[in-house]
Amino acid sequence: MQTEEEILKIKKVKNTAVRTVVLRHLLSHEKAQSLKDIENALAYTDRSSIFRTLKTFEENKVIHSIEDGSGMTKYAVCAEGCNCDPIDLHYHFYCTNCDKTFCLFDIPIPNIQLPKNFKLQQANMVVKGLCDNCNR
Amino acid sequence: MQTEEEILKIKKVKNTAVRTVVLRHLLSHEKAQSLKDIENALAYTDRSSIFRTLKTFEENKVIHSIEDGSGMTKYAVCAEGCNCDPIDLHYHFYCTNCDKTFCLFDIPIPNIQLPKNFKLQQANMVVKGLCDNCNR
DNA sequence: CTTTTAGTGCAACTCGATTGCAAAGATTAT
DNA sequence: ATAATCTTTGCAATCGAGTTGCACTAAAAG
Repeated sequence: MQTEEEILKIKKVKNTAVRTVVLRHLLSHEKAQSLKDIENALAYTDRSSIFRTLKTFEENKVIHSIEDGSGMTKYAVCAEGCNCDPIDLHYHFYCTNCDKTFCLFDIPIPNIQLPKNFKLQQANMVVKGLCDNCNR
Repeated sequence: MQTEEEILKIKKVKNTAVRTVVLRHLLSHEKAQSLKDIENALAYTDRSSIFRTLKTFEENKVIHSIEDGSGMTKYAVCAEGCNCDPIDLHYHFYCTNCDKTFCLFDIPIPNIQLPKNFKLQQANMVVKGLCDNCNR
């Protein structure tokens, strides 16, 4: 497991106090986090600072964002070596009961044969249902 | 091709003026439409009425919604016989240039082997890139 | 040490989505 | 047919996630 400092160094993002705590929060949570999740957890850090930090992280491929349909974009740390290319994509699972979003790293995304002359850049694959905890 | 009246009858949704025009608009557009798209097209119909109509349609499986990451939920008429079950799902393609969303009916969604005890209810699979018109 | 550049915090604002409420329209009971 | 009830509609207001302007502070460069 890489430390916050190591990750930021590798991704060439300058380290700051806010960036460290935001990244630490993301690293210490298995599930993808929303801006609000992070804001609530980091009571003394300003929302817009967290927001801009997330944008910076995303631009520099420290994290990736997921639109899970909950109305709030969620963020998760990229796997080591991830370049956020289509090849690095994975499914996400959104639990409609507890509102949590899981990265399903182990399920491969198939090769999608797009219509003629369409160009694939990215994908947002969200599977919805009940997670193991809520499916009782 | 079914008429608006036939579709509403089959799906057991009472027919009204607003519902007819909203459904007609959706039927006559190949690409998924946002609330704003519909609002702009139907100048004399109130936004909240369209909004509630879309909710009603969705509940009764007349249409399905797509979150394509554009920030606006889009809606498209379900194919005949669709029950919005996982089996009825299809990919959507969102063009990052022209902001249009296509239903890719012809590309099958593979069977996704979820982790143990997870229950699949629905999915939102959006592939992003450039459509044939913008990819020049 | 001074100048320049980047990051932060606060407040305000944008815009899609949603709701309360009253009027209009449709349905059911009398 | 009329009254009572339920549904739909239009308007205005509100909500909330996301975003931006601006001044202040901290860090980097000269």
